[in-house]
Amino acid sequence: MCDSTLPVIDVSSRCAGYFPLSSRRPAIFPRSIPKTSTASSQCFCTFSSIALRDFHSIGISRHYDAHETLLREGFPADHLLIICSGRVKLTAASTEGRLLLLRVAGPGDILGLAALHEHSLYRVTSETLSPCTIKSIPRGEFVRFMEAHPDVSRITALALAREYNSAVLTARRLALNTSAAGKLASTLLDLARVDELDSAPAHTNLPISFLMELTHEDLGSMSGLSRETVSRLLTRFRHDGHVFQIHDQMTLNRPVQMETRYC
Amino acid sequence: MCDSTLPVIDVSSRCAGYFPLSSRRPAIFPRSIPKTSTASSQCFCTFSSIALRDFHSIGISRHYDAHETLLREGFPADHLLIICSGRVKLTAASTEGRLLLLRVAGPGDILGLAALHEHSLYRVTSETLSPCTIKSIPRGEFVRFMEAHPDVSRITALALAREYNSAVLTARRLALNTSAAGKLASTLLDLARVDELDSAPAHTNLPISFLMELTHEDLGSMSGLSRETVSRLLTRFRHDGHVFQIHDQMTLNRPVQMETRYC
DNA sequence: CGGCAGTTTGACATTTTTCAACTCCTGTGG
DNA sequence: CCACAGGAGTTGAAAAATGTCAAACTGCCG
Repeated sequence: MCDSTLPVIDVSSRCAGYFPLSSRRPAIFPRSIPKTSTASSQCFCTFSSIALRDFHSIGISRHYDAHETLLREGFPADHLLIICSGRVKLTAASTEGRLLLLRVAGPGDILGLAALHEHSLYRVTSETLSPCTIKSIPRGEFVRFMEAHPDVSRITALALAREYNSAVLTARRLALNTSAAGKLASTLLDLARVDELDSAPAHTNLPISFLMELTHEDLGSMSGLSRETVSRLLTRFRHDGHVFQIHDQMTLNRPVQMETRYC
Repeated sequence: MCDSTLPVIDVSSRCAGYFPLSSRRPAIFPRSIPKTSTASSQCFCTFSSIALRDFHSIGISRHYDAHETLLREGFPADHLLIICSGRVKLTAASTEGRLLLLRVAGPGDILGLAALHEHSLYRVTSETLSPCTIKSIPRGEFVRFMEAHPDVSRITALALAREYNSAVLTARRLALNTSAAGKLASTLLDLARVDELDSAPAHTNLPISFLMELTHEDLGSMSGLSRETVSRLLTRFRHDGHVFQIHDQMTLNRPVQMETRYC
């Protein structure tokens, strides 16, 4: 499915894909556009055709199994990674071994942008959650690519803006929710809504269903809670009818109530 | 000191200034460079001379008193603000009125970049801490400016990368420190080191002195703690000899010990 | 079948928040 | 010049919540 030099990004569940040989197509997948309005300029798919051809010629694509480490926090940022398919979790660690899960990245997301721009060290560790196909571009090649095509730095600025927003959301989750229930609830809602970007009309009260690929431990480090607290809260949410779960499939039955009640 | 069309950024304590009529000067203020290495490409001062002339012709500069509101969270992002002098605090609020102080911005910092790029709403509220001079650029003008000069989007990408890093640091502070002491200590260290960017050789154990412009309440919403806890902890830090304070001037006597002991 | 990772549940200890009272300082208006 | 209001900081005591420790359970995979 994914050729090693011309990887195809799986956009079945996410936007931000790029499309081979398509020049400046404004909104190929109207359904798969995030809430912000300037959708047409958000993806690599809006590169000019020349830029797109160049883009295909740089970097290499590779397959990874689940639970492999892609980047390590503290190492020099020498590569840019673009997720073609699969999910990746981004974490930051404290010296005592405590973890913070910043976000779960999916197809179309770019890893290492900020560190690459600053020519500094990776700020986060990234690890595959499921089998992934990922395109890797060495720093030098990407810098040259960016200098050759003015479009590119605009696109990367946008990608950075989105990463920034997600980091702010994480900080908000951790600071603005006083209760543990609030922190977990907003974490679940975030996860669900990221998954549903393509189909859901923003904030309805319809049940949201999504694939939960995180352990309680992961959810804990995403919400700033202990594993046990997550477990207790999930049983409570289930009891209250807010959450329904069967294996990895999690459903939030009443997202809006959940938000108003706990957050 | 600050003409209304050609504002001069006060770089006495910060980098990221731009310098009138200087074309591509690599490192005018070698002392005032942040830790990352590609200093020469980090400031507006590296614009080509043409870009710089254009930059002077757009937007207007204005003076603000302390405690004025510049941007409001949730409003459409129609302006970009560049701080010429003074300090500004950036906050996000929850529906219940709880506040999160994301960071304190200073001369050279740009406000509203992420929101402007995404053509969305401001994600934070910004409020002056001290009297400020601030240049304001309407969205349209800036977009045109950016399209005219390829340099600009690279510079803004860098500014965004730095903003992203600061947001990640905030999230780390909140999640990775288990104890309240750890949260407050890392907050103080961050504040001190941002202030000292120009002079300090990164992480020495020399005492760091800086102007504390935040109330205990502010510190609380920056660390995710209550006002009272901040007060109690500060007296404890003073008792332990870690902190010395006279009026607004705060000194961290042994930064490294402080970090290892509490964080 | 054993082992392991993930989950669940209980009891307990600790920490921080909350509430409340009080002080200090500053600016304002009579 | 004084009185007063209000913001900021301090301190104490009690309450609530979550983290920690411990033990048992589940399901999966070799």
